[in-house]
Amino acid sequence: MPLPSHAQAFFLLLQLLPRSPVSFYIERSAALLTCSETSKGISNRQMDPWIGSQPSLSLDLHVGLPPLSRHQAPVAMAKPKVLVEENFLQPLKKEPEVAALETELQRMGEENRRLAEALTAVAAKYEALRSQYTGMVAAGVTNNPSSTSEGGSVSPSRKRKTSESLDTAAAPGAQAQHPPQHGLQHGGQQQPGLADQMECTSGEPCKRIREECKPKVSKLYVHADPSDLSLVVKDGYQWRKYGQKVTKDNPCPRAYFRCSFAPACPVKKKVQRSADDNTILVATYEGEHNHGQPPPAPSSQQQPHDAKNAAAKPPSPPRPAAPAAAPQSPDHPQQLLHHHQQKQQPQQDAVAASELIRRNLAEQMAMTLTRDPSFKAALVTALSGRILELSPTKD
DNA sequence: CGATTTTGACCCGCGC
DNA sequence: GCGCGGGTCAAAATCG
Repeated sequence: MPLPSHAQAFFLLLQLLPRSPVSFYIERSAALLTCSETSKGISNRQMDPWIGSQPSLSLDLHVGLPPLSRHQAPVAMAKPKVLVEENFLQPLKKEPEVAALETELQRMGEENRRLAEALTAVAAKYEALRSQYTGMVAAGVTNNPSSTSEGGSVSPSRKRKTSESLDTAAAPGAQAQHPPQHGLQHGGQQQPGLADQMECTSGEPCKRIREECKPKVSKLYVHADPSDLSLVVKDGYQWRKYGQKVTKDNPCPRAYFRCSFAPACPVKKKVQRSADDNTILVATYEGEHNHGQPPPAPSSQQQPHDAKNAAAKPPSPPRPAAPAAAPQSPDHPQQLLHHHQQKQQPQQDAVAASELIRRNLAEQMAMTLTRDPSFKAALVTALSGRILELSPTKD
């Protein structure tokens, strides 16, 4: 299941939030969301294997609802997540409210199940499309082995107006040094040769194809110290800055990076502070790496100029062997592992990498969720409503 | 001294 | 055709 479900995101958030009243509320509502599943005999693993596999995520209902008494509460109850729990328990003695809650739980459970089913359907379609695409790509590469490196049809659309422009035609090999402008296409699947096939001869269709074949773009939101002016987003890859620009809609400059680990790697990254909240760095990745992740460097090798900032920033765990182009995109978690890496890595490495990926994905999702005003609003609305509903002072 | 960053100039797509 | 704005280049500066 490549796409994380809502519930999954929810639990990821739970895992990352500090133990606070807010996290308790979230945890409680999360339990409410899932308890109906368990009570109906639908195991958590059936619903979402990944959730069930998270050791710190006990999905058992232990929030004081009638069917489960408190002394039956599992080990997870031992966690210091008390706070307002006592207050929550008291009103449950009232039968009508219990009934109403149960009804609502059932409704939520059904909704949850519907969403899970929809998700399954989407995933199935995705897999079908993906295999179809893979087949097309394989066929295409076979039919047209000459690729960008040939310098044939993909000419960088623009070149500096110097004598270089004359030399370019004479030195096609030099093309390989320049990441093709349109070299990564079709949903971001890294297929350098594909762009050539996509290149067309007639204007209209070509334009449309180019639009459809834009490199996969994913965004990554990273919290950054506002006093730290560097536009550095640590993602485990080596980046070389090649430009900076002040854009119209944002006073903060935008920095342009290229992957410097592999010369021909077409991945580009734009980093800019959010116009709304300058403590947030927005990193936009375009394309996918055509290589594995650089080996974790003990010092400042990954981000050479991070050394300056290293002291000011908390150490972050090394990113997994995932293409930065898509790694933190919750929409494509299944692509966290690079294709050829998946084939070449031993299974153990894959498991370890998967673990890291999940952790980082969780970080990103939590970040995204906590930064999402609509999510906050929805959460606050739902929880405050329930708190008021259950509050013993009310009546 | 090589690698990387900075920064002004240039290119190109797009809207008018 | 023109101007605007985003993206890129490449020489100079900087860093380790």
